[in-house]
Amino acid sequence: MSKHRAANMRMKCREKTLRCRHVNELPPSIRNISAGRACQTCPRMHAAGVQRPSDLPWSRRKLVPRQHVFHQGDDQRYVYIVKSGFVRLCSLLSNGKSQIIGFKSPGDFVTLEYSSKHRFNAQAFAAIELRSVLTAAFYAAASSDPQFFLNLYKVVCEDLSRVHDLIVTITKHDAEGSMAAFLLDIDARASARNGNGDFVSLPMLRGDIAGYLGLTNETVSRIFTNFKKRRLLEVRGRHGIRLIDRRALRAIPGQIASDRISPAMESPQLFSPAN
Amino acid sequence: MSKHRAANMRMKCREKTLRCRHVNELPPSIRNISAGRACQTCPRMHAAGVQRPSDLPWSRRKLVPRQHVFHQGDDQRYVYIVKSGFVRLCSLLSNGKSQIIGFKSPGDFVTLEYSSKHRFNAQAFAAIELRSVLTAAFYAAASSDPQFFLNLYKVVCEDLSRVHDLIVTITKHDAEGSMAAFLLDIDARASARNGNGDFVSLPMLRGDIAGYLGLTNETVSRIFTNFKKRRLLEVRGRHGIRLIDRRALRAIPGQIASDRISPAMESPQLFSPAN
DNA sequence: CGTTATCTTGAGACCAGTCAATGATTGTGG
DNA sequence: CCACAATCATTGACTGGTCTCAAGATAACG
Repeated sequence: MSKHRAANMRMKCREKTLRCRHVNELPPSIRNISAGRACQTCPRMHAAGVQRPSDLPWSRRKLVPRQHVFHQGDDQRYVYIVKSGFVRLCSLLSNGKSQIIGFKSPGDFVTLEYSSKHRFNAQAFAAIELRSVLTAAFYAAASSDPQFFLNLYKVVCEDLSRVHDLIVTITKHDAEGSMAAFLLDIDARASARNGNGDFVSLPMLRGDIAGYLGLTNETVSRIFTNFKKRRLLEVRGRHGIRLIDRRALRAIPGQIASDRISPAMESPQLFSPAN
Repeated sequence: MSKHRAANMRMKCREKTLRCRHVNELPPSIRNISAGRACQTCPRMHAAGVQRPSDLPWSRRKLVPRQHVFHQGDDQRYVYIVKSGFVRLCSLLSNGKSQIIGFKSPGDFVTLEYSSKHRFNAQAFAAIELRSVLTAAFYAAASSDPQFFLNLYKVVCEDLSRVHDLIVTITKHDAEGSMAAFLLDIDARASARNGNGDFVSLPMLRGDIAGYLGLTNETVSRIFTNFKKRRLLEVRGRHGIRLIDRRALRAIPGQIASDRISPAMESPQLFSPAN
């Protein structure tokens, strides 16, 4: 029990830091943090109009490192697309823990949940650029264009598949297996963009990987060290990795039945807002 | 390593049994099981026509206990709605393990994944009744009715939220906490249908609960025993439970931040095919 | 009513979490 | 530009919860 309290305190402090670096005091509860006061670094945007998807009035928005796109509990007013940089989705629990739900890379929608309020935080890893449009306008436009809406539907379905895969990764592998699967996924996605064999950017922190896979910082770190020693991968700085022996990495976890299509490989460019 | 092989064999045998009780030989690999030969107990259905959602030509279908609605790897030709009974969604891995992805109860769509092939098995717990319609017809009709399509979209988004919650349940709680959360969820869903305070049907096996929560049979069983001893719940037969002390159960896991809306409570009756 | 499958219970091993200390990197202000 | 502080990463020792293996009890089924 005491260990739990200690862990809670540590997580609270961590979340406070990650949340918004201009908020200095520790609020009374996580819930108040997440639903309550405005974040100084997060000015609101304004956009309007109902049009066909291709003509939607996308606004630009730049975020500084660690700035939030939105907070858990906020009204869901905008739909966002990542133009550059990476975003982390994170669900806060009332006991102070937090679960990383996913990472979004350029071209991805940050949120396609259909509910009145956001169910998780979205936060920039580094300086990023977004396009945004009013949710109402977005869905109105989608409704008027069945083909676009169908594509949207597909994207959500693929998100769903990916989360299913994540559950399998977490529950059916040991920590090493989860890490191997995660790194191969990251590598595959990056290779699809930049070609093969090069260093891959790992924009998130060790703790983010841990939160995503249901592990701890320490375990993630240990496994990185282990993989380095076994010459399975190379690490450059804090955010660069290069897989050396993909075959060996693939052999670590019991793989998913090969007739399952990996959703990571077929993320369709649904829609690219002007510039 | 040897323990892994042993586990694989056990799981293979189990999956074989659960899969189709008329298939007697153990096929060379899981993949061949799942994508390959036809299942004797699963005759194909036929339906056709493209119409508005309300007029879709839903076919009826009855399944015997343990019959599969479809198999992982099959072409995705039909959309199903459960009319009575319960269905279990299960993803097979090539290492012989299997992950329970979810349970579907009356009124739910069995599959709304949008891909050419099914990514998991769907299997009846007991005798069940379904309605089905050709996938192509279903989505054609949905495209012609924006409001219906939007509702469909919402349902998928809620599925997504529920899976997110499942991940949180699995990774952020210990076994006891996961079980408590699971039982409370089942109880809440059943209470919404039948009213409160009564015995709730738990149609799945212990092993299904274990597979869903990333635990083992033994752990689930131990926790049931533990909860009984602490007078938190009552068990009748194999498939009946009644929660006695919900407050105590809720206190076991660190709860999800209360500004998160529980998706289990707001499953909308999207569409009810004519009897 | 015998057979099979499922559930329960116990003992032991091991993986990953926890706590704690140090090293590396990043960021800030003088 | 450098010194300092804060954050992040790494490593080690220890603990504990969950899996594994194995055996017996109970329930389902033909």
